[in-house]
Amino acid sequence: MPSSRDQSVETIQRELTAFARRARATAARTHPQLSLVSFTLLAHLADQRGCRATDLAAHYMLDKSTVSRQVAALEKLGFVERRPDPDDQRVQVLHPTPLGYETLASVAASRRAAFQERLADWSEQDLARFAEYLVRYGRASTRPRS
Amino acid sequence: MPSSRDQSVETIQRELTAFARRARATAARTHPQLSLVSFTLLAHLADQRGCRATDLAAHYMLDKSTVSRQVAALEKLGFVERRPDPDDQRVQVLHPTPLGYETLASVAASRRAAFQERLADWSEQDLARFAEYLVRYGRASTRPRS
DNA sequence: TCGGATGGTTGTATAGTACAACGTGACTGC
DNA sequence: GCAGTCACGTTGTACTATACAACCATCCGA
Repeated sequence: MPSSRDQSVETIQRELTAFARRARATAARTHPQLSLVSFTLLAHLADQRGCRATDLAAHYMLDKSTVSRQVAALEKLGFVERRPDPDDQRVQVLHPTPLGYETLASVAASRRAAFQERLADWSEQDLARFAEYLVRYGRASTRPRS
Repeated sequence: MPSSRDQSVETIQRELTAFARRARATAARTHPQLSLVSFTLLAHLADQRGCRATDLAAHYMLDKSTVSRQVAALEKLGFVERRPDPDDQRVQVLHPTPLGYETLASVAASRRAAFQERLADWSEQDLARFAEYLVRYGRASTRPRS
């Protein structure tokens, strides 16, 4: 017999996967310039004030070749630039360009607006709790398993 | 100045998109036989005790061509069968085969186990609330916008 | 009965991804 | 200081999921 705990887990699983299914499509549709992946990588660069391709790959569990191509695309669009690392000639430190920061801000704003609309009728407390649960879940699923 | 409300929305957005990024990859890795999309479609068929391709497309916001191909793949693997609709010759009602039900159950179980592991140290109440929030969010993002 | 709507398939193009092979540079033990 | 190994990144190749458009077959309402 499924416990209520099992049922909650089942629901969480179903809803999160459903979200995953939709996310890419809607992102692609609303922001043809900056796909979900590109957006995320660029946002990470902005957040970290620059980092290496390898760091991106590790953080997002992507193959380095994938990151290499995504970064190349972002560079072609003028959203990131590569700076040599003085300490290690192999390394290119990636930074958003001013245009990159601009575009990021604009996409983030409109994306935020879409979320705001969906979350418009939530109480502040519910929002805070939902956010907290998601962070907690995210930590659990990125943390290296023992 | 960002309100605490804004910050919660920001966090929810970030975490949900991060989840979306990982979901497909891990699904593909752990269950090469049944991708995230195939799994979801098959699960829907099981849930509904059969439905039409068009219904799947509408429900998951996928193009009918995408569904057509996914279903063809599932059929090739022996997981679904098509039954003619006596009332409408255009329609093929899709049903999981016994093998489909079996595979679905096994993949669902192992997927559930992975979630269980991540959610192991959550209280029952937190799980219930998290599930409720996700359902609420899901309704908001699939509901046709006014 | 004809014209539009509906269900489905197929052709074509694209994005995102992985894996493998490679080149170059850095580090380590001897 | 040199050989072997490791780390960083690129490129070749292949595959999956996806959309859009063109199409065929069927259904239905005026």
